[in-house]
Amino acid sequence: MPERNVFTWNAIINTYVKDNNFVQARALFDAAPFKDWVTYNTMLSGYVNSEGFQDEAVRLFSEMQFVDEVSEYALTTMLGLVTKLSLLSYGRQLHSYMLKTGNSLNRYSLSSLIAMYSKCGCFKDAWRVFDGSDDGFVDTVSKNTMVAACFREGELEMARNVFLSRRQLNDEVSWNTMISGFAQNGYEEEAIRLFRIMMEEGFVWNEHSFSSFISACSGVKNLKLGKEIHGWILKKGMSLNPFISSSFVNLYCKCGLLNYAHSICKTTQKANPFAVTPLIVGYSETGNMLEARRLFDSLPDKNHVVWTAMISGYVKAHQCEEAFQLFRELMTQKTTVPDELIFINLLGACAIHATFNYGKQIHACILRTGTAMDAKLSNSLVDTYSKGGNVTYARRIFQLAVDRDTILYNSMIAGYALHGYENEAIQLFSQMTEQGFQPDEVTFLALLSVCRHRGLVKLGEEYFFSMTQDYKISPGFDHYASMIDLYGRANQLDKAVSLMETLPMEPDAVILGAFLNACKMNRNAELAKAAEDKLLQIEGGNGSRYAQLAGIYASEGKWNEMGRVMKMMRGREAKKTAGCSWVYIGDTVHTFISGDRSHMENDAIYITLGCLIKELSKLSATIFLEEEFCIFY
DNA sequence: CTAGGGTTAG
Repeated sequence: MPERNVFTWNAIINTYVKDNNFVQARALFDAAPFKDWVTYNTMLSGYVNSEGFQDEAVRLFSEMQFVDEVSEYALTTMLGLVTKLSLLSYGRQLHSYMLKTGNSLNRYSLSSLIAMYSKCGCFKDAWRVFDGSDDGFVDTVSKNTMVAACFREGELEMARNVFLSRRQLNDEVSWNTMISGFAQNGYEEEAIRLFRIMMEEGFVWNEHSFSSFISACSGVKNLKLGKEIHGWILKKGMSLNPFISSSFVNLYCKCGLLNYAHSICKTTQKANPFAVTPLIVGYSETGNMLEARRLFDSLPDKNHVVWTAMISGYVKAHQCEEAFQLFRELMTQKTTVPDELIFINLLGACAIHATFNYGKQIHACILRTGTAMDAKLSNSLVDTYSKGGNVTYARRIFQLAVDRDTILYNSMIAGYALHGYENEAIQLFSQMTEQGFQPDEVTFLALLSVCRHRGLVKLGEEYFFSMTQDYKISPGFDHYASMIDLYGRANQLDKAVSLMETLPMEPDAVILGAFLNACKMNRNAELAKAAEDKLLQIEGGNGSRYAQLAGIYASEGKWNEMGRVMKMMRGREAKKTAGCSWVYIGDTVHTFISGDRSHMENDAIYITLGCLIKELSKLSATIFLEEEFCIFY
């Protein structure tokens, strides 16, 4: 190129920027004999829009201010950067700079500011920018940005009002924003309705419309509608679009058609984490952890969502050790930083294992990574520490929690209940209602648990009454089972019987189980026999129920009845799930089931156990008998 | 030649 000018220099720099060749772009930028603000803005936007050059962007922006007047282009570019990095205070500084230099009043600034405030979590400021601007500056883009901001905030009616005002500005993006907004906020039917109207009003569906629509179908598991649109998309030849195909994978996974989902996933040229992640979740839910792991391992680039899906899959399948192991692998990788959801899943694993040490380690990890503590995370910590046996830590977390919700109160009340801190639980419930938190069915379950273990029949009845009368919560199976258990433990079998007679529904296995237990505690084998048929009808396949029945007859000395039930158990090949105990020593878990002889230190353990049983038998003959009965099983 | 909005997964 014999003749060069500022335009040609800018063009060649831009070409290298677009090719992500920042070494060459920067060399040309430094060497350029002519520079105008386009040169700077080209370089700046290149830095902003690529990973890893954001420090350079800030440095260049600072330099630019001394070279020439900063243009509106540079300001909107920088707003995009602070939005991506969620740097609200920088965003505010840019906003005031724009106001001072008269750069805040153009279409680009308007939409960038709305997006920045919305994505940085300041919906009110986003609205102020939009609402306070002159009508002349509001264009389609800033209107659409505002609609999206409303959905992000969960303000659905506000979104609709903005959408309906100045309707002539609406375009395809406006419609797609509405469809995805409703779909994401749990109004799938509305999203599906709008999808249809969009076409009727003459707008053309594109990949955005399809993705959101398929996502809405997945949300309500509407397989029929999903298949209809699938056929349509196959005909249109759009099925290989990565957004669309991964949405279909998700749809079929949610509807339980894993084979179908898997075959679609295979049609994609390169592994798409957006298609693989739902499959990992799907296989995990069916307990096929090997296939889930195989898919996970097949992904070359794993982001934090994939890691979370795999870890949560292990936790759901109760393979907690694998979850911890995978987390250790994650931490050795420097690329992915664990987020709140990963921690919540891991804490769930700790709660399942009832392990205090792991819980403490995860907690420390949360603090080290500077993860923000919200109600959900506090809740997981309270639950983990309670179940791990340390209610003091649980309480500390609860007291330090700034934003609380009903669920957090529920966990703390349940934690107190678990550890026999009945007064604290009761007191916390009063505090909860005084602070204006609405108790739910779980709250009352925890409260009834308190009453059951303390034998507080009167208070339990009060809660049960208050739940229906004051809070309009209709009791579920678990609430009735709790009440029956409460009466049973308090030796008021007559009340349990009359509650059984007035149940508004057919009792389930849990209620019948509680009733049988009440019969056992009150040594009433006749009533138990009456409930036996019903229970075995519902849960004939559950071996532990036969064992429970046998136990009742045995405790009454009715050995014939016991033998009869045991025979039924064998005849139906019903297996009793073995209950187990475990203890962490160092990094190793030692698990025991009843009559277990497999442990390496078997002899020492049984000698100690024998000594303990001897000591116990001195204390009480009853305990000894029941202990022997357990070993017999 | 440079700047703004909407899509998929835990």
